[in-house]
Amino acid sequence: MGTVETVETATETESVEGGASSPGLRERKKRRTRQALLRAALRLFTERGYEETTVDDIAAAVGVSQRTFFRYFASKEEVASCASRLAESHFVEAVRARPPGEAPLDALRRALMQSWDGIGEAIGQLLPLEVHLRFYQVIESTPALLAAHLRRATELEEEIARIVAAREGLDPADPRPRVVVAVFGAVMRVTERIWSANADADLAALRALTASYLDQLQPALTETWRTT
Amino acid sequence: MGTVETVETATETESVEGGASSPGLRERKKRRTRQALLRAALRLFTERGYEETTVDDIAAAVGVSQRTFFRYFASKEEVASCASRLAESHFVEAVRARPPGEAPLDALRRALMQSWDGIGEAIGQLLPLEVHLRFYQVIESTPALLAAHLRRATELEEEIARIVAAREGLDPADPRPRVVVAVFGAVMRVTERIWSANADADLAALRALTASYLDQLQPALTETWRTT
DNA sequence: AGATTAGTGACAGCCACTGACAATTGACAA
DNA sequence: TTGTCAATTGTCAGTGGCTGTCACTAATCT
Repeated sequence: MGTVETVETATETESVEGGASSPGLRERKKRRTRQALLRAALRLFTERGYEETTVDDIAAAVGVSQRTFFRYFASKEEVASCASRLAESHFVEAVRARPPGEAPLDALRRALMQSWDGIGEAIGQLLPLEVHLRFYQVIESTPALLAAHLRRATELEEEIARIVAAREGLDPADPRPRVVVAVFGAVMRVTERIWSANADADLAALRALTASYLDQLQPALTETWRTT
Repeated sequence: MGTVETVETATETESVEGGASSPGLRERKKRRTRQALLRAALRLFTERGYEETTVDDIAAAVGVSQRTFFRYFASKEEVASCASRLAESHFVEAVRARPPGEAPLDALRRALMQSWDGIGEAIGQLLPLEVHLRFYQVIESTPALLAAHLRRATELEEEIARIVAAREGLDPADPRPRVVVAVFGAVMRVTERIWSANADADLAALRALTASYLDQLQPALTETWRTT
């Protein structure tokens, strides 16, 4: 459960890049159904709201039974967090790929920016990037989705803290990696919230906002910012 | 089915609130029922687990109908977060009471420690402090409860960020209060998690752990903690 | 006391989710 | 082409959280 949830169930040895060996009609159908469910769900969630959309609505929009929906997604919440999960796993990989020389906070920052470089391509496979970005507004304004989002965020932090600890050759019990990662995550969540509350919630705005908040980190903690 | 938590077992303490007349039989009964539901719920949650306990179980343990349970608590989740909410509101009040001269991080830290000073008294009205503290292990190990807990934590952060901004006479748009509070909250959540994973999860241990992690904050962010 | 009001239980119903079973359909070999 | 096997699906029934309604009873008010 630590990594991306690839839809591939059976590991076909044929999947080398060669001549696009037909995935098989069955697999193709499954992929189409899954994608149709995902897209219909996100469309309905953004149009009518998460709570106002029933699983039956989603299934009906695709023309399958409710039971089939639950064979593709473990829960209504999962279909809503599908794209976010993908983005998060890309961030984790980017952290893993950072050279070991960097200071932890620098590495996290660069990994984040870097993961956003390729996010359009990665998410684009699933759904339009614009839809994904706008969906963060739904997440932030829907208690159930926000709660799930925050829980995933802490799981992410745990994983990344382990990576940082390994990078720095520290004892797993050392608190410092967890602290740094938690602080970084805290800033991310603040920016995410501010950003999603804004009207123009595009990637460039998120980038700029996050950069400026990360810059504020040191001064906000050390200085005694007296008013006027 | 175990012990039936009779509603009449409570030791009635006369409220010192001025103004209105005696609590009244009706009010007293309501209060006792609510407390009985709360205690039965927490007992069952810690014994069997949150997911394994149905609302019917809780209602049956107190001898009321399921419908009555939902007249006292909006959801199964609310009864589980009842004590935490109380503790959190005490923390907020402690922050409000800090003298305006202190640096924000200092004020938050002192407010936290101070709110823990009086927490036994405050929570004790509802249930034994020990039960409350042990329940954090249930929260941390139950996805649904953890998610709800984290969402409340962010709401708390918003409120406290507003207080800090007002304290410092800053523009509500200034990002620094939010950053400081988010960082403080991040450390709190890390310590909470580590603490609850430990066997001796008492108040003194939480105090010590939090203090030590807050001390780690500056060095963890500034130094390039190269391995030994 | 009688009238009013509030708390309660019983019942019906919605929605997320799951297990079981049968019908369908693609995959593959003969 | 056809028959067999396994995967996919729909239907049905059931559980649990949660809500609306309604009648009944007990507490408060006049």
